[in-house]
Amino acid sequence: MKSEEVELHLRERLLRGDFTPGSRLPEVKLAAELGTTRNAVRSALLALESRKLVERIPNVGTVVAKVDFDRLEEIYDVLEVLEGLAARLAAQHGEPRDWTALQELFAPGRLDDAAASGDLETFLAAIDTYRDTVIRLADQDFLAETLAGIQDQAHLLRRRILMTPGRMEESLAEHRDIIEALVRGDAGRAEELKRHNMKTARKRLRRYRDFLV
Amino acid sequence: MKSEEVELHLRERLLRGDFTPGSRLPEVKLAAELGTTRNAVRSALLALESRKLVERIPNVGTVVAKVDFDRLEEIYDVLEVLEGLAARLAAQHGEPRDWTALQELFAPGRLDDAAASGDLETFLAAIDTYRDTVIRLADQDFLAETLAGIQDQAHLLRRRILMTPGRMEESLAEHRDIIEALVRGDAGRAEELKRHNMKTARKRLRRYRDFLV
DNA sequence: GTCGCTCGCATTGTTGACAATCCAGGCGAC
DNA sequence: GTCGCCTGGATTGTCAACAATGCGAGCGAC
Repeated sequence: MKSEEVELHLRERLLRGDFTPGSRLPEVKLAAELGTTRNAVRSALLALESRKLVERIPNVGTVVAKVDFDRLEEIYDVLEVLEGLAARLAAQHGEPRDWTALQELFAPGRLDDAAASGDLETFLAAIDTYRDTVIRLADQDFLAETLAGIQDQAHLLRRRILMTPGRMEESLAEHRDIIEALVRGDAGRAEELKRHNMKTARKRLRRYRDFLV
Repeated sequence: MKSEEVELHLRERLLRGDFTPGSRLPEVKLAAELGTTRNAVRSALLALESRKLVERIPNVGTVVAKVDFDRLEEIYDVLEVLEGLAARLAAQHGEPRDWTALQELFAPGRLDDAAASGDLETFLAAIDTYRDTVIRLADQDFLAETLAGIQDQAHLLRRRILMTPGRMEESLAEHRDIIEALVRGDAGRAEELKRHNMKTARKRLRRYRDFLV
């Protein structure tokens, strides 16, 4: 197993929440588990550190990054303008027929059921499809890379936010509005609506946080 | 010399433009020059690769990243919304007295002379002071980190843009407007003006690019 | 002349052993 | 009992030698 594979594997598990935040990730143990060398694990952990998914303490070890709510609110501020930018660019670059698949996916029916029954995975997959479509049509590699790096850090909390009562319905309605603006090619409106969507997500985050305290 | 020192040292020289883009950076040679080991240089280069300041080709070597104008235009799109966000937050969080130093620095006189005589270093230092002040008052660590990473990649071209005829005068006028809005605490206007400033910079970039071809 | 082959050099990649560091637990002085 | 010291184990950090890789020079066939 090469270093990049190890990184991908660990990233996958970290994003899925397989490791509890704060738990340790010893290089030798991971190397044994994955049937690879300590060096491969080591450089993978170094890469994951720069993505802020783990924290490395010199001469002590690597631990899974803890969620820092203050930092997460800041992340959502940044995400708001960047996802808004992506929506604007996608509205400018996309043709109406580019959106048909997304329109069908968000048409009344299946996602309403998912929202009603709390089917998180189906809902998440739909949002991911929205994101992929928008970022592809925005056609800006740098923005895509930047967003990907940031979204990783917010991923764990994204699930929690969606699980708060009523959030899926709210998000669904917001995304339908956004998609409608995107199809019309109304770039300004699409950006505005996406930013609104991120703002409501941020509010949910804050509510969830207060709930925890 | 530790790995982080090597990274800082190389980053400094890369941003200053000491290495011509595309030139090679052999690990052994650098290690000898800096009086350190190959490993230190190696991990420094790995870190610089993730910042996109150098490019590493497997089994061949490390080369100084070339300027990719398409990518730079994308970077400016992202910078536009992020610097705009920073200006908005700074306007919200800052008190009038927080801005006095910046106001004095940008008062008529010294910077006009610098712009007229083409004194790039003085002008750059003033812009950096603007940035530092805004990012400090915005008081968002995550935004600061994100911006720092991105600005590194645009740093080399920033000088070239400022050297285009009339750009310093233009930029100076724009920054005076921005600062005026910041002092007033007019967050919306400050964001708008900063975004406008980035747009004109982007236009200069495009003109400079066309000039090269 | 040019195409293709081979060989050697320069460079990066990997490995395993060893050094440095930190932390926890125990032990003794008081 | 508690404070301070010390030692053992676990973990990361560093190093030097060796392996793998890619590139270009040189050579020969045609």
